[in-house]
Amino acid sequence: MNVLEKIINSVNSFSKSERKVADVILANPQTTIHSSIAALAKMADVSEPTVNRFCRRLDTKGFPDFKLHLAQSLANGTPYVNRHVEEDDGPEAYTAKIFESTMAALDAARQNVDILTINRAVDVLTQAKKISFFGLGASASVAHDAQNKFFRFNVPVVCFDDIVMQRMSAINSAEGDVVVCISHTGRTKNLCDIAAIARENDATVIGITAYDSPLAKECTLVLSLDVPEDTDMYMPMASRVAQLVLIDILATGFTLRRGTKFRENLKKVKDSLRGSRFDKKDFQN
Amino acid sequence: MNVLEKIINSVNSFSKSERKVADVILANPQTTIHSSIAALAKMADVSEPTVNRFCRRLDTKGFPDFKLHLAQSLANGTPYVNRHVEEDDGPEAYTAKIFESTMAALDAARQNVDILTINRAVDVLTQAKKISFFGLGASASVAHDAQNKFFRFNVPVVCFDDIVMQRMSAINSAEGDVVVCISHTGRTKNLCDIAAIARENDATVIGITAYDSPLAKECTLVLSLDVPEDTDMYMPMASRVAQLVLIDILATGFTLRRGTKFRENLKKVKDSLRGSRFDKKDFQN
DNA sequence: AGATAAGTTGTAATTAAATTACAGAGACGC
DNA sequence: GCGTCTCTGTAATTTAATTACAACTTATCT
Repeated sequence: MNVLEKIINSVNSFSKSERKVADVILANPQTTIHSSIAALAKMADVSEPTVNRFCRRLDTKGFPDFKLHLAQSLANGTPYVNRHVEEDDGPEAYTAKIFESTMAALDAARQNVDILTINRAVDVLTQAKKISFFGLGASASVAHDAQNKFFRFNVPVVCFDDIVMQRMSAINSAEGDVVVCISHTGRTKNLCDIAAIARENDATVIGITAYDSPLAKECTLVLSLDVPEDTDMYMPMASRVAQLVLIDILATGFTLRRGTKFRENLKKVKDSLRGSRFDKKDFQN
Repeated sequence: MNVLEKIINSVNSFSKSERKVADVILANPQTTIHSSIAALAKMADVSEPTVNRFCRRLDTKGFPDFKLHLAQSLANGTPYVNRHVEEDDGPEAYTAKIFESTMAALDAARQNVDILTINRAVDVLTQAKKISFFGLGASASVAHDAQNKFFRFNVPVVCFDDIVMQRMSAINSAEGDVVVCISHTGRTKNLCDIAAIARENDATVIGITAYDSPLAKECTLVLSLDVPEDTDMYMPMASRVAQLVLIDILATGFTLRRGTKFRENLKKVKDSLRGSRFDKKDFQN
């Protein structure tokens, strides 16, 4: 984890003076990396050893080492920390914040995701007789997107956002079928039912959901994404982007597993769209 | 210019000893940033002042300052570049690559996006009598998602992924209505038609599409996202994530514009879902 | 409420690191 | 071959960072 995020995360565990240091650093990170420990201590109105202790608390070897880490954090422009949108943010501010929070969320997801489970999920998907994607509410569009991707692979794939259709589909599933249930919270009752029904009918159930949730318990395989969500907005945002990226990963794993010849097929699918589109040349001149 | 590049570029203008220093640094940059000037001098088999002079020659204030710059160069090097998935990538490799490419794409989008247009789009949306989201193929799920978001705002919103429905809806649009057309390439003929029809019927048409595309030409307002796409995969991936984030931004702008009271409403919508879900406490123990 | 222990912070001493000043060695022109 | 200019290293100096210790604050238990 990057030092800046670390500071923000552990701001509660700091003592009063350490917090002063944290505030000064967060307010002028650029200045900090070019300051001596004495200068920073003065700015924060604390003693030099306090600054040093602060650095050590963040698992760095000391002040110079801390500066190095800070410099690296700062190197990525403004680093991707989860910044919350505020009441009086202008368009510039909220646009930047949402982009950055989303990137921060993806970064977090990348670090938490379990590669082994991904690999097993790809295994299962490549061998599936039929793939079904189920989601409700915001997750329905993720399911939709997954369908669109896997449909290109010329495998039997369905997607329902209607619980009755989902239920019927789940009941009709059989061994070799794969059901992918998508839910951020994993607490949507209807979807848990669907997962249970599918399992009872010998389908393999992959859950894209929170670890240890009721839905997770019903699944054969759980792909969990620990994503920090800005709950102030009351809308699923980052979580759903992470889900989509996960779908991309599964789809990519799928195509790689199927080999070169298969990917030529993908090109054909893409080319088939040409008729429905204006030609690039027609308007570019 | 970053220090590492600078070293490589000016390797000719170095003296014999300075060159020794450069070689050692280029060979183990990671070690360098954690070494003292004494240690580095020993590694390069030169004296400490030589190392110091070397640092000064690269326009840094001294050795510690040089390390800071070097640390930043190293941090900038790897992260979030658009790395293409290769034939023989394992799950670990392609997972990392897709996450990183997506983040790189978002970073690019963030820099290219036009804040003014976003602000105007938010303006238009807040004043809309009715909002329609139209997309086809992969963009259909983005439209779907947008509908899900704006529906929470208790404004009349529709979303169709069926061209006939889209067409009928466009023909029935009137002044004060906003139609949002989503297409990565902006070359989907049907969608261009829809945009034209909507405009003819006095609706405001917002395009989430490529700049200067046929679709863009039919729109009142164009939100373009310049996103580098990995065309080897023949699937829209990063582009669609960027579109979603843009939707998040519009939705956020919308809620901010509507004020605090309105956001309490959002909470109500979210709370209304509680009945359909398992309680958190029920399974967490 | 008072006493004790745990944790926090600052002062002063110490140590480590980096820089400067200076002198010797090597290269080059005359 | 001599003088000059540049390069490089040694030693001294300065600066910065860390440690050790003492004073103080805060919480806890009787």
